Amino acid sequence: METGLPKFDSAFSIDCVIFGFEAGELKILLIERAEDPFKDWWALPGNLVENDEGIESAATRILYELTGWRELHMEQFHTFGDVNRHPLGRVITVAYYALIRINGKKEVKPVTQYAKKAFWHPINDLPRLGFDHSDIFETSIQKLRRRLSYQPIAFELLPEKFTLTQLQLLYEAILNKKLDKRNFRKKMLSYGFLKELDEKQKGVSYRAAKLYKFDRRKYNKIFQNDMNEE
Amino acid sequence: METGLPKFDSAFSIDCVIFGFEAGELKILLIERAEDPFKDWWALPGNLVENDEGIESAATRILYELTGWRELHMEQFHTFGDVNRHPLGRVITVAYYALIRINGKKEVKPVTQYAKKAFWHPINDLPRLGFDHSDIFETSIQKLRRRLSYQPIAFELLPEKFTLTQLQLLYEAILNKKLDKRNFRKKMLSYGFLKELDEKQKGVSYRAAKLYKFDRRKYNKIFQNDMNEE
DNA sequence: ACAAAAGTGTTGCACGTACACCCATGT
DNA sequence: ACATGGGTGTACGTGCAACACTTTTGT
Repeated sequence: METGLPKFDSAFSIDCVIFGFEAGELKILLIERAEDPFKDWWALPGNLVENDEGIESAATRILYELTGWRELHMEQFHTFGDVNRHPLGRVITVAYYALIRINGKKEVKPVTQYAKKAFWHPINDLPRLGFDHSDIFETSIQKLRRRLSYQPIAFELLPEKFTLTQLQLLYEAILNKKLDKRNFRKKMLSYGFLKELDEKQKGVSYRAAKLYKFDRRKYNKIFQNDMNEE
Repeated sequence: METGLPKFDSAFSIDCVIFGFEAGELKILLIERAEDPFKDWWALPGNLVENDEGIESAATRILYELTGWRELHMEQFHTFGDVNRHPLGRVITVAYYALIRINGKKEVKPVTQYAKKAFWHPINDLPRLGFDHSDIFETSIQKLRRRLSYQPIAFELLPEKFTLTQLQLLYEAILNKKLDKRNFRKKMLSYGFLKELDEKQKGVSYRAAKLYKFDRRKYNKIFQNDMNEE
């Protein structure tokens, strides 16, 4: 593609804040960098965008390369373009957050050359991050909180079948505050998009809780008149 | 600045959706393009970002070049990066919306080379736009609506002194629906950040309405515990 | 006096919030 | 039997929605 445009002597990247929920804690996936700059530092997974690649597909690709999963819930939330945010040159980055079900797949084996390893870190106990990635994370959690209030994103983080207590713990982790059990259940059930299963929790040494699943079809019916994105 | 990074053979731009409110209508500022591509088409004002320029400052500069005003309320809302969104080559664009008080300054004289002229267009009667600018506009109005529900952005669009009816008309224009007069006034006044002035509308041929102004200091006091951005 | 918009209250309903005890299960 | 979390209802206050008439002012 020959362009009549001035060349832009800069690079362009995607960074991803990948959220997961495990053991009652909200976590994000960080990589330990194998390359300079910020070698041996923890950082958000990210990579450069190719010239012939849309930014959505770049984000999908980067997530796939790191985790081996596709079809994750992803959302672009902000673009960071300070001149000096990258020590080696001008790099503008578009930030996405992704939500994944950690479930059993705790081990993440990055196949990329720039990451030594990847680990889940509880968001309340993050290491220092390279670049401006701490700012990016802060922005992501704020957007996530706001989004939680009008979109059913919590279910992207839970296993398909979950208990109401798990759901509540997740809300508490995202919003960073305690919620009232009775009120929470009443409200969630009143929406009408939770399907109660004929099945209970297993392997707990106390009264087993009922399992529920999110019924996306019902959700769409109920909220079809809403602004349907953003 | 010598980089160790691969060169990115693409360009990088800012596009602005500039909202104004006039004669009871919400409008945006469009330019008629003087250059290809989309010569003679209407489009959102925008321009390339310089290499040594942060994206916030680029957005500020572009607005200043077009309108001659600074210190506008601006907000980044989305980045558009499809490979083929620009016919001449890869151009990724970060979109901002800006809010301005049209007041008297109806005439906008663009000093840029790429725009023949600039006009305000009511958002309910927009011409066809070049590039993917119609999509960008659609996204902007959705973000604006949502933002209106939790931030006092309406006052950026009104003159310093305004009547409650003007305020209501603006809300109706942004939300695209009628509101109840009594409920609207009650709610607005209950917030406590509107200051009633000892002054009335002038030059109308009916009962003159009281003027109010937005008291940002009070607003900040009242909402200091809120999430304070995004 | 008339036209035009300003200004003003009440009621019912839906929703959020506060709050404490018994139940079922596994060990 | 005990420990652990599961599961449940009520009462109150707040905020939103529906609704129509009188007042002021300029012409």
